[in-house]
Amino acid sequence: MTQTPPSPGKQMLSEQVYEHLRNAIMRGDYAPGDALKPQDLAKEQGVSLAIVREALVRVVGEGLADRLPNRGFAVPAFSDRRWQEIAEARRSIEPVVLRLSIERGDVDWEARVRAAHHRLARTPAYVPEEGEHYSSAWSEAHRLFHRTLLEGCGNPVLLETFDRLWTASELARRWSAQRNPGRDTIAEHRRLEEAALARDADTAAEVLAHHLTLTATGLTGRIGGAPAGEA
Amino acid sequence: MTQTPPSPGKQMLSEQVYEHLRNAIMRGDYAPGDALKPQDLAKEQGVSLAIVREALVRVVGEGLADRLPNRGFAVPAFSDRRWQEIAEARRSIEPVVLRLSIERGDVDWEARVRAAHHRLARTPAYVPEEGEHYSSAWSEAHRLFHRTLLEGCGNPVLLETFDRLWTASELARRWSAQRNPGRDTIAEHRRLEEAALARDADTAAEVLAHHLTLTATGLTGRIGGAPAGEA
DNA sequence: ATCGGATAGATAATCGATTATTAGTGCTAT
DNA sequence: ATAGCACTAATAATCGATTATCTATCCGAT
Repeated sequence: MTQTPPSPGKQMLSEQVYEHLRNAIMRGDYAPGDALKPQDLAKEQGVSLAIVREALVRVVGEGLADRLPNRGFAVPAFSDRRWQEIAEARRSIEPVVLRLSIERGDVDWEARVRAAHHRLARTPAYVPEEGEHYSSAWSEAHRLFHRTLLEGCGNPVLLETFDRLWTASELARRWSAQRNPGRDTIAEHRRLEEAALARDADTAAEVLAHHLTLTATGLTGRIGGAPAGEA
Repeated sequence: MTQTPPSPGKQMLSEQVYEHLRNAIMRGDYAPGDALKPQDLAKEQGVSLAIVREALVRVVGEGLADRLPNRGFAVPAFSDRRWQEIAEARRSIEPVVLRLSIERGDVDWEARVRAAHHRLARTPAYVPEEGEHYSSAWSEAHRLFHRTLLEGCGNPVLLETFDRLWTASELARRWSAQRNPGRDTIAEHRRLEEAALARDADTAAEVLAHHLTLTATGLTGRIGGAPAGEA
């Protein structure tokens, strides 16, 4: 019985192109404000316009690109204001979900949290090859740790909300990326894990809110091309 | 000097088709599970497949349709469980946003809340023409009231989150909603308005949470009563 | 009679080409 | 010189047709 071989080679084209585009934007291959020209992309990927267009529309739906009617698609230029808004949204929402998660998570969830934290702690945040940005392995481990923490809530709608915010957050960070030198991210994550597994919802929610506040305030200055004349 | 005539006739085709499709699904023109066949839609709308496809992809992104690879698109069949999940997500998120809104809303916001409530209170919830469903005018007024309440927060990211949840919620309700006869929605909305304008965040948040709980469970009274059938 | 494979029809996915808009460029008239 | 208008090159939006995949039906072997 040969079922679902993990070969990625046999998938819808539009899906592949979509994923490629998504990764490219998240990876920072295009600068904020850059035009995403369907024709160029089609040629690069060796597919037709319709496919690229479909992928672009999906990407726009995820907030990873802007659409300017009759003027094509472009990588969004996040202003500092926008970054703060995303961060505030996360600060508002994630602690609430974490409380639910702590209240409901079962033993399997506990195990997954431990595993995710272990992986995160063991993954180097920076590697020489990837310049000054977080390594992609660490980014993924980081995402999975935070997501796993929330997964105990058992509510896919809330988790999808988290996913959207995370994506927006990561893209904004990619382009602002000055590191926050004095910060001890490792300790923050450890405290988060401990509080969650101790079922101490108050502490966990507070630590998470604090964690997100640090993340937000550490990133200042303009990101994209937009005028950021904000307070 | 003819400037921006409100003629909707001069827009991108894909946008028109997208809106039409969105409205049709929300209005309940298609039953849950119904296939959304690109060819049929294209013929109906008098446009090409690419356009319909683009619109469908957007609709899928909004959660208003499912995509089954190589098997086309379909109206999602919301289970009762799914409905509960959406309701819980709203219960978790909206009160937090409401608190922010009450904390920050200015006089203009207060005025808009009053206006929205007035319009809602004066719009009949049912009209004979639209069967047993809420009238479309009331639905829109209802949405605007709830949204306006939250708009004081001034955070577009949070508001967009609300929009997504509201859309999902409305669609799910369209198909799962047993009406709730004994319920006094009007009073609930009035209490919500009053608490918000009195800047009583605790009460407002509680009333909103209760409001959403009633919507979800179909319970007709009883604030502290048993939470939904979930364990 | 039933299970399985072959076949035909329907529909999804993709492509290549056409039309419509936009952004430049240069020319002309003040 | 410069504002404004044609003209052109680039590219976005749309279309009509082609290819790939699924679904259902029919037929033959057990």
